Formats: sequence, C-alpha cells, structure tokens
Amino acid sequence: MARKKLKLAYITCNSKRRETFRKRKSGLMKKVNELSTLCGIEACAIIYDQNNPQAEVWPSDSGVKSVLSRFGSLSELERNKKKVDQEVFLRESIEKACDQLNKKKEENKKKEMANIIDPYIHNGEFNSNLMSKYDFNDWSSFIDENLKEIDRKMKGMQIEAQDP
Amino acid sequence: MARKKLKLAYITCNSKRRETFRKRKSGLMKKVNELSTLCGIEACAIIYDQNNPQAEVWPSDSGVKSVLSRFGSLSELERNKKKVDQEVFLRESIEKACDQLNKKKEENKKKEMANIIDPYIHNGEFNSNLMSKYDFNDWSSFIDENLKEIDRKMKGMQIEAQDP
DNA sequence: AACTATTTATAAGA
DNA sequence: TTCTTATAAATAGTT
Repeated sequence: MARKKLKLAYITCNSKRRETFRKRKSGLMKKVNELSTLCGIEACAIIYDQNNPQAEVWPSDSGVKSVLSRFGSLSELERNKKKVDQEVFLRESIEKACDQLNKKKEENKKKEMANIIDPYIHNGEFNSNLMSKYDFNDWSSFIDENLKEIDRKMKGMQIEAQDP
Repeated sequence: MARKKLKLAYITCNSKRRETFRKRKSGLMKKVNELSTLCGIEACAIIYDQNNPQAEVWPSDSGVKSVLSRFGSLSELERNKKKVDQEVFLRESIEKACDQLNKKKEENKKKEMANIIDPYIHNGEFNSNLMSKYDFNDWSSFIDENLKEIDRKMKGMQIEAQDP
C-alpha cells in the first residue's frame, strides 16, 4: 500500500524487507488485539522469523498457550471438518475474485461506452485520466495476482491433503 | 474504521458483532498471508470463537503445526527473554502514545492561535469545522483510549509475570 | 525515525 | 443478507 502498490512477492532487498516486516508485524498485532476486544474472542498471532531465535507472539506466551490448549484439544474429526471449511473458503475466494473480475470488466465496458458517446471525447486530460485507471497493465496485473494467489493456495491445499 | 470511528470495546449488538468478526477475520488472514509472502517468514493466526467448536486457523492446520512445533521447542530462557521484549514493546507504546498526545496538543494550540489571529474569525463555517476536529470530546476519548489500552496491557503483563 | 501520498480495510448505509 | 460508499487506518516510498 501507499506511495505505490506493492507487488505481492518476497522482498529481496534486505533493509526494505526488514522494515516492511517491522511495520506489518506491528499492524498485525494491533489488528489481533482489536478483534479480541471488539468481538470478545480469544485470538493470537505467531510469527516466526528465522533471523530471531524466538517467535514473536501476541498477546503473550500465556495468552497463546491458552488459545493453543483449546486448539490442541480439538478432535481429529473437528480438524478434518475444518479442512473442508478451508476448502470452501478457498472456493468462495476464487468465486469472489471471478465476480470482481466480471464486475470490473462491465465497469470498464461502460466507461469505454461513455467515452465513445461523450461529446467531449477530444478532451485529452479526461481521456488520459481514464486510461491510467483502466489501462491494460492494471488489468493484466489484477488477473495475474488473482491467479497466482489461487494457484499458491491450491498447492497448499494439495500438500495438506497428502498429509497423513 | 470507516463511516464513523468505532469505539474500541466489545460490540454488544449480536448481528453487528458477528459481521465485524467476519470482516475483520478475513482482513486478518489476508494480512498474515501478505506478511508471510513479502517477508518469507512463517506466520499463523489462531482465532477462537466460542460459538464455533473449531478454532479458525490460517494458513492451515499443518501450517500452524509447523509454526507451533518451533514455538514449543523454545527454551524457557528464550521465552523469558521474549517476555522482557514484550515489556519493552509496551513501554515504547506508552511513550509513543504520550508523544502523539503532546504533538496533538501542540497542533491544537497552533490552530487555536491561528484562529485568534485569523481576521476571518467570524466565518461560522470555518470555526465549526475546526471545532469538530479538535473539540474536547475527541481529546477526552483519545486520552481515554490510550489509558485504557495501557492499563489493560499492564494488567496482562502482571498476570503473566505471576505465572509460574 | 518521522512524514505523506496512496492503498487498503471497514462501519454504516442502501 | 450482500453490495456500496464514505471514512478511518495501514503503510510504501521519501526525507
């Protein structure tokens, strides 16, 4: 986010990656706290950074243990059910992405239509603004990101499915 | 966030709380995925909703287990070190909150100053806008939130410290 | 380590 | 409920 849209991929520059890690970790912890407070539920985040021997946990070791003890006590059956739920979640995500894609396509078509009809079509500034918002590159990267994300998640699901 | 600033407290209305839970859970999972991808680290979130027998986990049971196995293998020494780190984090948070408070106070003073000097002081609209942004209630709730947050965290630290 | 232009998340509304 | 939209919050790049 921010000055430029960040490509969702491993940040190779060490200093930049470290800074992003620091910022986002802090943001994540805040979100976990907020969710706990607002909804009255137990939640925790565990972040394992290979450069640090200790895992970053929130809200605290004891808090994590409290949540984990419940997690550990789940029967195998319930855990299997959860796997199915995750599959459903993924499918829904994919559908949602497709829906959004279609919606964007329609929007774009409408804009193009308006552009053709627009009697002020020769106004250069207007057109260039329009193009910067709806040009091919945006489309390409939007589709790309969705496909990659879906691909990655599906692979994760397959690996998990093979797990004994 | 959004249409109005939400007070950071348990949402009593069931339907609203459920919707907030759904939305924020989804946002949190997304953030976890992004952090993992961008920084090449392992991370997971565990959310325990008492209405559901199964904990919501991400990215997957096996992913959580992978992270947890590392967490479980931490020596007691490392965990104690981590506690200290969390104390430092809290102190820094408090300091930061105080700094922000002071900054806001200064800002406010400047605005008031400008307001007094401003030859257009009788422009009602301008003044009302100014007041809505910097009025007493905002101040009160800002300070309140910070103090509550700090109080809650400090209590958490004490409880943890008493833990054997 | 602080700032700000943008992007992203989301509370309320439709 | 789902979708939209106005606003709050997070944050990437900058200084």
